[in-house]
Amino acid sequence: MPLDMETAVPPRAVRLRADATRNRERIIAAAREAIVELGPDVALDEVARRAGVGNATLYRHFTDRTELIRQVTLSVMARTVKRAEDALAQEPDAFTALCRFVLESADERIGALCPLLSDVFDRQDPAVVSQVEQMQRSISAIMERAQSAGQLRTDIAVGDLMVAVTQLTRPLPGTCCAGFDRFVRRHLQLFLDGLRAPSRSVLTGEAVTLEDLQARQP
Amino acid sequence: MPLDMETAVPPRAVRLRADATRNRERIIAAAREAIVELGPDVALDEVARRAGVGNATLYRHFTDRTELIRQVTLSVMARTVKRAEDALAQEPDAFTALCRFVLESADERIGALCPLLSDVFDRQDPAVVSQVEQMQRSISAIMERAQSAGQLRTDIAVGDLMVAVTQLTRPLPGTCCAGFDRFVRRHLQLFLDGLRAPSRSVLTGEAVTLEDLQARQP
DNA sequence: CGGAAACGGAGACTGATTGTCCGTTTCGGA
DNA sequence: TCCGAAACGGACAATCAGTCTCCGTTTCCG
Repeated sequence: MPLDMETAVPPRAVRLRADATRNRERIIAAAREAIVELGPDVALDEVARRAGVGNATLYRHFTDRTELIRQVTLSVMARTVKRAEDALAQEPDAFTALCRFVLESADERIGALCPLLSDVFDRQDPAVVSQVEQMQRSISAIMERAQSAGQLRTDIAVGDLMVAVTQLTRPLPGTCCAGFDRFVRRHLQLFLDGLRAPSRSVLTGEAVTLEDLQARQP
Repeated sequence: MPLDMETAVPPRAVRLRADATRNRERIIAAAREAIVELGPDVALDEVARRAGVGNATLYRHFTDRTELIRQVTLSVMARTVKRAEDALAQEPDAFTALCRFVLESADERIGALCPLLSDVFDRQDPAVVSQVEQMQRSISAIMERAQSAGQLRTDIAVGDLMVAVTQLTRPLPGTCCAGFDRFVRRHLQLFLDGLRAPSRSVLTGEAVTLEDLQARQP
């Protein structure tokens, strides 16, 4: 009887070679940066170039652009959840935890999550759905702790935070980004100040959750 | 002696026909919307389509994309200056004037100003330079009044305000904007709350002026 | 009412992007 | 160390979107 049959490798039939997995990661990382910088319509050749691989390698790993974006988004969401959990666990002060999470998310180019809200994106995909739920949970945890502590205004929800952070950290189109990060920090800081309790104004409309964001196509 | 010589029509040799001026305005308006929505690289055919004119008409009025963008930018800046002056003159409360200016600017798609910061843009153009200066002046006036009144934090400048407003009001890529405006209002409101004095945190870096924004190409 | 000005659709041209082919290199097990 | 399979990358053909022009038709205005 041949060995290695039924050895618990459900998703992928065979193990990837070491360089293959390495390249795969590189491509995803390069794609994340490139998408944030040039938008979701980047030339795939450009992504390959940044990843330091030939374009054929990219197409070997991802059948098309949609699949690549899917993987990038999953990866970004996973990292985001990780950061949220770390911030919550490691920061004793509730509002400090929120600030840390926001600033770290900005550094890690969370703007790449934009395609998540795009119509091209498959909202049914179970992997995506579960990841979104997890993200909602972990960020809520941070916000709720800060709200309970009376440090964060209570008329906002996860969607408000994430969309604003995404928007503020998006690169301006057509500009080289030298020095731009300096400004972004300031703007995030100002926005965070606006989030503090007691609130200084009355917001219009309802608090926005991640579900709200995804559900609003006609 | 033939009439109509020396009759103070310095820029344009002959009067435009009524439908021509109308179309010209339509194109600029359509371009403003399209640039905000799709970025400064929109297909010009798309702009023509939105304006409800043939593409040939667009090319007849604007020799190339650069010229079109230039005109759009000048137009947006002029409207912005107007709004700033109105808000300052008509609103007795200093912070209310600022809020009004910000919210109105958002409605009027000030995000179209992005190309102003782009590398493609001619920074030497006298019309542009003077318009930028005027904008700087009129917005400063609003901010300084609010700062003198102790309502606005003093560690920010015009660039901070404008970039943040631009970012927060940009449409998410690839989404139909139904209901998005609702969120934008909330985010602007939160940001404005963060601008109020007394400041709730210490900002990193220096206050950003419009000049800073334009000067940062390597 | 007539001439000039302006219009718009169709289409040629161009440059960029995609996705495949195939000879070469690299991995990893024996 | 060596060999077969797996993975790689450059180059190329096909496709596509965007730009800009041509020309017959319509619209303005004196």
